[in-house]
Amino acid sequence: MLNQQASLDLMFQALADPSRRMMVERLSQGPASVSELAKPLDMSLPAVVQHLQVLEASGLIRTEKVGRVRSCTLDTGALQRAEQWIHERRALWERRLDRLGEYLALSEDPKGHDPT
Amino acid sequence: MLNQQASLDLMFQALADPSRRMMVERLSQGPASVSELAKPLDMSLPAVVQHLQVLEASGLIRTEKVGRVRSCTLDTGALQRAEQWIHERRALWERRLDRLGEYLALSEDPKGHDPT
DNA sequence: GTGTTACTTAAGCGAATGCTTAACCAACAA
DNA sequence: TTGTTGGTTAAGCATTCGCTTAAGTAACAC
Repeated sequence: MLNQQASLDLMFQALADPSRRMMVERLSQGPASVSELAKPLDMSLPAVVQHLQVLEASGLIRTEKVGRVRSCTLDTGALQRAEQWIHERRALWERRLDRLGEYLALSEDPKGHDPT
Repeated sequence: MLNQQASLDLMFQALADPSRRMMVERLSQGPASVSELAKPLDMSLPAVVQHLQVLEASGLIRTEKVGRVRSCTLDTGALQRAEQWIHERRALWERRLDRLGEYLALSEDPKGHDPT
């Protein structure tokens, strides 16, 4: 298993490309085949497959081949980990701003010392 | 102003590097100077500055130079937009799974037709 | 069988990334 | 004024990325 850091690397990297995000958007509405995913994109099929490999390596999607079509589905567990990472940093920062606001509100010194 | 797509590109791209995420983690606890951010990282100062440029271009941080030190702070608005994008896709997918579950539960045919 | 469809594999190429070192500059300190 | 600190700029370089075309292969349709 990959460590947490490397796994976030792959996920954010995967989400950094607009074509790949478009695939994720499509997959958020339900499973799709490779050529369905390729249809709205202006690039060759091998290029699409390469994007899919990036998404799969990142854990954001899973794929399964049935007959000659490969079916792709979103893995929301991975999405959730990425969302969680961002959320935690944001929460930390906002809690800090809250503390700062409280301090300033309670402070008797109108000029305020920076409590950081 | 950048369009939504390009802006997400830059944000996710910025978050895809572990050194940059480390800087964001540090900044989530309060503002810091360039050399404070550089201290835990095993690379030259110019390299750190280049990472900061990526973060600033993505909108994730803002910086201001006072005297000879540059102070960096997190911009949670940008973080929130990235979090929101992920959250929406995930929510869509999970709502779909719920509908599917309901359908299967209500179905009179024990084998179930796939309603997708 | 003979197609046609749905990918897959391989090789190559230009551009972008993540670093480096060397040299520079501007603020403050003695 | 002479250093030292905190960054900045510029150039170069190896690697990775996003694409291409060309040539497979394996499943299904007739």
